[in-house]
Amino acid sequence: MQTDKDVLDDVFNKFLSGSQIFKDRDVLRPDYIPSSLPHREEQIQQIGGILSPALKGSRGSNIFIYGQTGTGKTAVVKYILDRLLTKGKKIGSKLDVCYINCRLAGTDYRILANLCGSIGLDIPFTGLATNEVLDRFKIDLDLRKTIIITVLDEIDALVKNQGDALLYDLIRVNENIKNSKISIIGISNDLRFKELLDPRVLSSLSEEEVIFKPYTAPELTDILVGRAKISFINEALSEGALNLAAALAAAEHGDARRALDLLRVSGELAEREGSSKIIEKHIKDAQNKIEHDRISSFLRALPLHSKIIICTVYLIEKNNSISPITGDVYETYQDLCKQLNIEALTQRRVSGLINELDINGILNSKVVSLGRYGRTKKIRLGVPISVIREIYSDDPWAIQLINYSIKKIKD
DNA sequence: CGTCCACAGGAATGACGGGCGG
DNA sequence: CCGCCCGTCATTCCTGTGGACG
Repeated sequence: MQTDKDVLDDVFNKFLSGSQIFKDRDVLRPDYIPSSLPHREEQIQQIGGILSPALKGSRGSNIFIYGQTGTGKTAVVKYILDRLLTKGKKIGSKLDVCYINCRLAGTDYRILANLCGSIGLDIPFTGLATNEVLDRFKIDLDLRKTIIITVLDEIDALVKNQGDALLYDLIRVNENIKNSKISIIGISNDLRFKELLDPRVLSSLSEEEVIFKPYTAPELTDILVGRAKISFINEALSEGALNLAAALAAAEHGDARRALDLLRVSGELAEREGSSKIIEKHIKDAQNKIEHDRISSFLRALPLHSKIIICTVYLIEKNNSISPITGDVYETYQDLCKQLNIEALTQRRVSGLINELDINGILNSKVVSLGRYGRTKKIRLGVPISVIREIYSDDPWAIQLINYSIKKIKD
């Protein structure tokens, strides 16, 4: 419904921003929660139904939600919690919600601290025993006489790093307190993670399961059309560009977040060019830019020794055009550390760092057996050499390393 | 067909910066 | 202020192992 006010608003905004592309670019940001979520009606109904007992003061079942990245899990859950809170406030039922991203929180302790925060209990960011935090949480929760719905997003990251002890504790909170209840929603994009769970935790956590299937290309198109309408000035997005964005994201396991990112970034690119229309080329450029930015910020944020290891692999590949094995890398790494006057880490630690970089796709490492010549890892750069060079070209120590010529490694 | 290389990667332990309650 | 416990990063010590060589 386009009222006079909206039209006028558009005019103002266009004037203020001077943009020929955007009306409201925030609509395309990943944390934006739209007022409607197309093609997810089924899941919304299902989850809403499971949670609604909270409105009447009884606990809904725990839910396990599974789906790949960008299938709308987080958006749907946040949307429902939002509505639930509003409704709860309206009819005066006591209820709290708490959303935690386990990967960002990182440890049992920080997740608990977050939980405490959501019921207004301040916890220092370090210093207490984890069990102490849990106890305080239970006591305060009980006093509060409420239903707390806790969302543990990326719960697989928690279990992989910390094990399922915390989940076990949380599930059992209900047994220890009288006046409040907790219900847990676990969100994962890795289905295999269920194998890592204690059977008791698993059965309790997945009292209900909801699956989010990847969006198909037409569904993505639909979503993009809806968002583009709010976000872009009329006609700013060409149909070809829209279809391309949907197609690229569909190829990437139906990732809606990726699709929206493509639109936002391509819009910014078009704007920067002074163009008033987003065409296919902008989408393609956006695709490259997103990938490049991801790698770039990751590489810059790395701890020093990881950076040195990357430079090591870079230098070996560049000078000898071979894939080094752990021994080669470690030898050269020590050499570079000496250059920088830095104490080298042990081989064990370097091996661990290489594995971390492998997981993040910066390096590719593969365990191979060279028979008589041992069992080791072949290591390659996972990103183009030029990217490494470019990204580290404003890091003084890296320049020193990159210009330092290492001694040849025998083939 | 057994040996033995060159590591992989698990487990235990330590150093460190930090906050707690008393 | 002390003694304690935390998470994080690193070291030390260790056992395990695929397959070419002899």
